[in-house]
Formats: sequence, C-alpha cells, structure tokens
Amino acid sequence: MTTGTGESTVRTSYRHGDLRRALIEAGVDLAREGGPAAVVVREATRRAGVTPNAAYRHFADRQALLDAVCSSCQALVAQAIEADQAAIAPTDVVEDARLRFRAVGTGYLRFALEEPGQFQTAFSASSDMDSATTSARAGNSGLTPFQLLTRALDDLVTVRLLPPERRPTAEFLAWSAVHGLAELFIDGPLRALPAPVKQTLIVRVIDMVEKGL
Amino acid sequence: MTTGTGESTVRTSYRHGDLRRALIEAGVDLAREGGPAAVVVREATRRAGVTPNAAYRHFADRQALLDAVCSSCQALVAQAIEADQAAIAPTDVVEDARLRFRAVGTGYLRFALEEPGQFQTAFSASSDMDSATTSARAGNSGLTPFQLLTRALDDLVTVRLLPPERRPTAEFLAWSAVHGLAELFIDGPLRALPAPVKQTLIVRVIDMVEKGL
DNA sequence: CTTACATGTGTACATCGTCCACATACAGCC
DNA sequence: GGCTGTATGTGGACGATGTACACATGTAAG
Repeated sequence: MTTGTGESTVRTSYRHGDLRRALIEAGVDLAREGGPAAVVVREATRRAGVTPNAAYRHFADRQALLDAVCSSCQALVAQAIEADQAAIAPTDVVEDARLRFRAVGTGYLRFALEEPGQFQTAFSASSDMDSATTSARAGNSGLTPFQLLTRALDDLVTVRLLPPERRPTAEFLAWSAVHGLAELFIDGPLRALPAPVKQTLIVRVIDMVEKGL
Repeated sequence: MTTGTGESTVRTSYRHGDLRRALIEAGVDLAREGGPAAVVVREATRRAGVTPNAAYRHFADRQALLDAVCSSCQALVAQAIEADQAAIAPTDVVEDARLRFRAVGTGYLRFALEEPGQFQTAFSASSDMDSATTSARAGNSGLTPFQLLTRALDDLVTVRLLPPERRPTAEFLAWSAVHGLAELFIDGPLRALPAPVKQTLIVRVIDMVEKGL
C-alpha cells in the first residue's frame, strides 16, 4: 500500500491501508513534540500522507483523535512503570512488594521527565474512572497505570506493609502526590530545577507517601 | 470613557481608558467559563468593545495575555487560601500553626473545585520559581499561594511540629500532593466522584502530608 | 498650534476544525 | 466476469483564530 521504508511517506494506492492507526501514531509523535495542544488533525493527516478530511472517516472530531492518542500515551506510561518494576532484583516477598510499589512512582515520574509532551497528553482531557481501565491504555502486562498502582497497593496489604483499614482510597493519595510532582516538574514552578534535585524530590515524595499512607 | 453600567458595554471615546486591565478581566472571565484554552484574544477584545488588534498594543501575543490572566488567577487562589486561614478560631499557638498549614491545602482545593477553569489557568504555562513570587499573583496579604505555603511550613517549624531537618523541600512535597489531587479532581479520573467523597479525599491527602512530611 | 507618540481601526493572510458534494476502490452478488 | 453498494479518500468552502502592516485618531509636549 505504501512505498519507501516508512509508513509516513508516499502512498501509491487510493486507500491507505490502516489510516486510523497511522493517525494515532502521528498524533503520538505530535504529542511528544508539543504536548496535547500540538495534536492537530491537519498535521496528523499531513504526516499520514492524506487530506485533512480523511481523518473524519475514522474519528468524529479532533477530540476523538486526541482521546485515542491519550490512550496510547497512557499505555506508554504503563510500560515505563513496568520497566521500573522489572528492573527490581528480587529479595524477600515483603521488600519486593515495597519496591514494586515505589517503582510505580519512579516509573511514572521518569516517564514524565523523559517525555513530558506525551505524559501531559496521557492525562489531558481523559476519561472517567471506568475508562481509566480500558485495554487501549494498558502496557505489556495488560494493565493500565492506575491498575498497576492498585495492584501494587493490594500487594502491600498482602505482605502487611499497609494496614487493610488504610487501603481504601490509598491509590488516590499516592497518585495525587506523584502526579502533582510531575505537573510541577513539567510546566509548574519546578521546571527549571537541575536534574539531581528533581531526583531527590522524587525520592522524598515517594518516601512521604510510604510514610503517610 | 464608557457609557452604561458595565465596563464591557459601549465606548464613546476613541481611547478605552484602561484596555490592558479590561482585557485581563475579560480573560479571567473566559478562564472561569472554559479554562486556559478559552482565553482567546479576539473574544477578550470583543468583550472589551475593541477590535482584535488593539490587544497587541498591550500584549506581545496571546501568550502574554494568558500569562497576565494566569497571574490574576493565582491571586484568586491566594485569596481562597487566605479566606480559609482567616476562618480559623484561635486556640493555642501550636494548633493554630497546624490549622493554618492545613488551611493552605483546603483553600487551594476548595478553589480548585469551585472554579476549576480559573484554577487550571492559574497553573498553566506559568512561570519559573522566581515569577511564582511576583506581586501580581498575590492575594490580599501580598503573598502568593506558594509564599503562603512556605510561611505556613516555617511556622510549623517554629512551633516544633516539623523537625527543622525536614523543612527543606517540604513545600514541594506538600504542594505536589495537594496539586495532584486537584488535577485528578478537575480533569482526571476523579472528576465524577460525588462531592462528599471528594471532601473525604481532601482530608485524607492533607492527613497524609502532615504525617508523611 | 504643531508635532510626536500612544493607542485603536481596517484589511489581510495563514492555519485550524469541520461541513458538503464528489470520486474511487474493494466486496459481494449475479 | 461484470454490476452495485459501501467504505474510504479528495476537493472546495466557511467561519474562527492569531497576528502582521498600514492607517487613523486622540493626547501630550514643545
């Protein structure tokens, strides 16, 4: 259907083949380059080698495209968390659960610092609680960022690091702290902080959550 | 310079009088109605009763207007915090300091829930650390939201509720937690939560901060 | 009173989202 | 195989936006 090496080059046939996917991928690239505001229909279609209106055969409007891009970006967040969790060298069950919980935070924040545009897009204009568990937003494990956090907290209860009576709403407390730090880092007043200071703050915020839950 | 009751009605003279202020006020209204994205030059000038280009005599571009609106919105946040702090019935010095610290969080989050558009605008595209202390962003006390938080934490140290060695970076930890919750409330997955549940979460997050700092 | 400057107006252009009518390709039926 | 219907892409158009450039008009300074 396409010529050349990349999918985004010249197209020989009238039909595209998988325009929907191509538009989402272009949107994810745009999100990386300029955040949610940069996810614009016309540029996405341009990159897919198609006229602007072709997008409307696959998405009701710009918001629908942005929603799809947002889901893809959430999947990237999930993968970042999974990567940090996978890097843990197993010791005992209790410590493993603790580190896997902390890895949710470090992975989340590492991604926020590495790909701020995609991070912002992942959590812009998104979703109620149910759609936060859609499979399009899942990483390799099939879990969304929120589900990875939930599971990590459940495991903390299992190994008795977290008293069961504190478990309800714990995901929202942990998420608030980590998400807030990410926002302050990305376009908030902590933007200009040197990287090592940011790393220290990440550790401190996760310490605070662990201690304060 | 203007006729009628409102500033936004018909203007008789060629000159406006205080267009800069009028544009900022219109921008703050737009922010209330639709968040930062709704702060658009043409609509602001329309409401000020002026042609679009007149705005460019007072602001370099849309972003400059948005920055000014953002500062005004931060001042509103400061006022919300001050209101919650003023409502505290004094008991002893230690408890007062504790409640004044908590009021920073409750005021911040109350404003986020009451005026989500202005809240989002207040912290969109804003500022490095220095400009977070600009006087345009201050409330009635002359302090910005960030400065109110800093002062509350200093007071916690004074009354020995917070060990001095934990004081550095404490504002960022507290701010992260509260700001993150606000974001999750406004356009995050907690948007649809019933109001009482939100209130419970506010208390819990502030508890977490107090305990975890 | 004249002149310079500050401020608002008018016209114009590029970009964006999106609607409508039209063209084309593929899929199934005969 | 040829015909037809539906899915998909094209082309042109409209209104909205940011903003540049040239012009008009008040206000102030000499």
